[in-house]
Amino acid sequence: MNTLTEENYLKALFNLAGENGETNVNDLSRHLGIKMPTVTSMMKRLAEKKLVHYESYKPIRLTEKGKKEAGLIVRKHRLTEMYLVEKMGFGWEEVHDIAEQIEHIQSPVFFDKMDQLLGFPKLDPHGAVIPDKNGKLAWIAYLRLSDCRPGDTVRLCAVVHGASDFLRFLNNRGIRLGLRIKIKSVETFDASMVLAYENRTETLGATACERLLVEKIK
Amino acid sequence: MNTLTEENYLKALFNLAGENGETNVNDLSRHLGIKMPTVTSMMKRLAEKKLVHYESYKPIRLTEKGKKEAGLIVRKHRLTEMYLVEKMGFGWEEVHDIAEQIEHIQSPVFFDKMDQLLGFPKLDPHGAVIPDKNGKLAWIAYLRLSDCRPGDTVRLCAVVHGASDFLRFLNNRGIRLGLRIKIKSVETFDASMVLAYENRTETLGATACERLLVEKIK
DNA sequence: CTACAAAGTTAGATGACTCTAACAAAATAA
DNA sequence: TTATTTTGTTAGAGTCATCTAACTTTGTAG
Repeated sequence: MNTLTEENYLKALFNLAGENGETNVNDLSRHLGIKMPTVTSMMKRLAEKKLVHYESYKPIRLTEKGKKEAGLIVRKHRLTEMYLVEKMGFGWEEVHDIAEQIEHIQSPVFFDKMDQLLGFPKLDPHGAVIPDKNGKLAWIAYLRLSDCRPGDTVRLCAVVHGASDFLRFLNNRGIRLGLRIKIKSVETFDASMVLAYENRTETLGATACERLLVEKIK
Repeated sequence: MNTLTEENYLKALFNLAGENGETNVNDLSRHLGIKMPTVTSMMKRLAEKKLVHYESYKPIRLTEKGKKEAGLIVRKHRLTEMYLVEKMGFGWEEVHDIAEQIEHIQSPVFFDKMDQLLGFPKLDPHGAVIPDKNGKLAWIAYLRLSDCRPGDTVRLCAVVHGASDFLRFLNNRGIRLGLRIKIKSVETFDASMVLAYENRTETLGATACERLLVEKIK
């Protein structure tokens, strides 16, 4: 079994891995708020345990084993977020920090029960895919709202980096998953977008638009 | 804030404290499965933090501060057990180990929500009192079944040391909280009791009878 | 009252996880 | 291609939580 700390490194590796599945010490260090030398030594430990491929000065990749274990932690995290929202009445902006702790609970029956009570959900409250019981993550290729054009009509499917301040920002503007949004215009100088939805019009900055994942409605 | 380990020591001190509120290094050591020297050094740490009264070779007592913090952990444990049984459908024999982990979650809103969804319960699924939001535990003076006599009729109110094997033993005999039990007879040689309840008759050994807390029905 | 047993403490070591300071390699810019 | 910046590693130290071995204090049984 892995320590709580090792689990956090695994999850970070899982979340930071881009398309090529690679990360580096520096990103890991900043993402975890842990100094680089500490990360280096942990990478050696995880390599010993066959959880990562690691060679000095090279990019880091999870092994299949590591990917599975990380995926299962992410599964527990997202299942928990879903449970907190659906069964306990929390808002989507409140659940991250709680799930961050509950994801480390060692009890298969506990998470199986959540899964069952939720009806085996595929997505968490932020639209992220919940890995399956083997830790496998099904990828869905959404568009970023910032990549759409004036005139497009889209449906909001997910938010990336669901930090609570961003989610409260969305709450304040009545923006939630499933919302149908029409792009009225895009400012050329700062890429902010004027959006129409539910009889209202709002302007969103580029940063916000990059974090909203959508699909086009024909 | 206290570490996870410190929390476990506090809880052990809380649970082991008898009427006089005292414990000793040896009991703590055995209860936690940790060697005595380790316990001694932790007592020094907790004393530094004003959580226990500790002097070499003397019995150990929680301070008021320690008692409060310990009570709040026990509160989280028992609320969780209640939630797992009432809202998630677990059996009373399944919940201890899960609650043992969830009790360390740092999130007041999470436990407040449980409390509210449960309707502010006073007792956990094993009949133990849930400490209030100040960590204060209301004592209820039950009788042990083993202290009753043939002819007495009692109601089962709580079980002590609710280990899962004991609880499964009770499940197998249809024994649960609230059950009305009549004592038919007591064997003199081993103190086992013949009990009648719900149209059945069962013989329970002395160990089991000591762990069943009851109140007399006139 | 002595001797033995039980309980408790001290000393010293280990592993996990973290840090800072100093050095080395790789990437980038001039 | 050399100099500079960024990234990464080594070395050494500290804290937390644990252990074993050796010693001390307290309690108890003859």
